[in-house]
Amino acid sequence: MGAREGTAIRVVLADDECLIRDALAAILGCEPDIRVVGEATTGAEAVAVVREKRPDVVLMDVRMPEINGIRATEQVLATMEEPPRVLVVTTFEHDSYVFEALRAGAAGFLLKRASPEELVGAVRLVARGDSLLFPAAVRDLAARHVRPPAGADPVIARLTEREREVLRLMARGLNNSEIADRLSVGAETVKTHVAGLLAKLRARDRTQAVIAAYERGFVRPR
Amino acid sequence: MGAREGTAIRVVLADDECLIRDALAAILGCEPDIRVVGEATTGAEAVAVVREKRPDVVLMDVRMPEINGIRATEQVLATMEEPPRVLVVTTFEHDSYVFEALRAGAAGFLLKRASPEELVGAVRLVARGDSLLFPAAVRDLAARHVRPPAGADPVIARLTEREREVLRLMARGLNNSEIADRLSVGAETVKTHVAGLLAKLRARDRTQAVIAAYERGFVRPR
DNA sequence: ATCCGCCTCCCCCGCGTGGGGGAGCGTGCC
DNA sequence: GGCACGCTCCCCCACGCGGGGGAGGCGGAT
Repeated sequence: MGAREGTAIRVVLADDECLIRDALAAILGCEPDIRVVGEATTGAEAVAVVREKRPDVVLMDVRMPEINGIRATEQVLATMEEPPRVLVVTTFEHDSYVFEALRAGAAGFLLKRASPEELVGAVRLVARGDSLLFPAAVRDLAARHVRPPAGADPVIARLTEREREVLRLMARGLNNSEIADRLSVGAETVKTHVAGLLAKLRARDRTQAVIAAYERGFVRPR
Repeated sequence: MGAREGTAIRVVLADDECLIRDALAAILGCEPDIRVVGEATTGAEAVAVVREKRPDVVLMDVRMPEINGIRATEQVLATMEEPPRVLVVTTFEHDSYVFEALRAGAAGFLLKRASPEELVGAVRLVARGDSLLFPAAVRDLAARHVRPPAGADPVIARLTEREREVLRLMARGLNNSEIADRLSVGAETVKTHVAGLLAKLRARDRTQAVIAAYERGFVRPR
C-alpha cells in the first residue's frame, strides 16, 4: 500500500485557497519522487478527485467550503477500498481539529507554517505508512487522557472534599446506603451530600450527576 | 527549550539490554550534533541519570526492571522543572504501551526496528519540540476515540436496537418520560426497554447502566 | 466572640424507578 | 403453521431517591 517502489508518490491537494495550493504544489513539484496529480477547492470536490485519481497521499485542509476537511477525510476513508494516507493541514496548532482529524483516520497532522523540508518529509513519511503529529497535537491528545490537575473544572472545584468523595463512589455505581457504609457515615448524611452535589452540578438526579462526572473529566472510562 | 542553537543535542539512553544501548549509542554517536551524555539500565536509574544530566532528549525503553519506561517517564516529567523530551522506544508496534506513553507525556514513540536515519531524525525532531508517532500508534489512538464499529463489545451487541437507543438517551441524562417523548412511545414501553437493558448490562439501576455505557465505550465524554 | 461553611444526622413526603407479572402484534426463522 | 423474538402497552407494588425542612458540632475567617 502507499507508494510503490520506483514510482512517484501521487499527491492530491485539497485547499480552498489558491495561494496555498500553488505554494504546496510548487514545493512538492520540485521533488522528483513526488507528483501532484490533482487539486480540489472544496471538501466535496476533494472526495471526488481523490476517488478518481487514487493518490497515495492527500494534503487536506481543514477549513473548506461545503464539507470540511475532517468530513471529507472520513468519507474518503470510509468509502474507498484502498484509501490514501490523509495528511490534515491547518493553520493553527491549538486547533481542536487535531483530535477530530485522528478520529477521522488521518495519518498525520501538519501545520501550514511548516518548512518546505518538513512538508516533503511529512509526505514521504506518510506515504511509507508512518504517521506524524506536531507537538501540539500530541499534547492535545495526551491532555484528553490525563485527568485535569485535580479539579481544573470550576464546577468540580466548588464541590467539597466529601462531596467529591461521594461523587466518585456514585460514579462507580454505588447507591446511597453503600456509599454510607463505605464512608462509615449515616445514610442520611450521604443524602445531604448527594443533594449538594446535584445542586452544584445542576443535575436533576444521580444519573445526571454521574454523567457530569464523566463529561467534566472528574472520572474517566477504562 | 530543548537543544540550544550551536550546541549538541544531549541524549540519555535508558534500556536494560546492553546490546541495544550500544547500538543506539553507536548510531547517535556518529552524528556531530548529537551527544550521548548518559545511560541507564533500569527505570529507577533512568530517573536518576536524567535528573543529573539534564539531557534534551531521553530514549526510554518500555520494558525495564524495577520501574518500566512509562512510569519512569511520568516521574521524570512530573518532578523536573525543565523536563527533557522523552522518546519512548519499544519492540512491538502493536504494544498497548503506545497509549500509556502518550499519557505519561512522551513526545514520541519509536520502534526499535526503525532505521538509523529514522532514529536520528526522530531525535532531532523531538529535540526541536516536534513529536512523532508511528502508524500503529496513531491507529491505536484513533481507535480509542472512534466508537468500536457499532458494538465491538459483546455485551452491547446483545442489546436490541431500541435498547441501544434508550441507553444513549439515558446516558444523556433523560428520564423515562423524556425518553418516551423523544422516541414517541409510551412511558411503559421505555420501562420495558430499561428493564431489558439493566438485565443485559448486569446493572442494578439506570446509573449503573450509564456507567456501563461509558466504561464499554458505548458513549464517550466530550 | 461571631459568623459561616462543612459534616453529621433526623423528619416527612411525593414520585420516579425498578421488579413482578401479562398481553397483543409484527417479523423472520424453521 | 408454529415458534421465537422484538416492540408495544398495561397492571400493581415496594423502595430508593430527591426535595423540603430542621438541628447540632466543629473549625476557620473576620
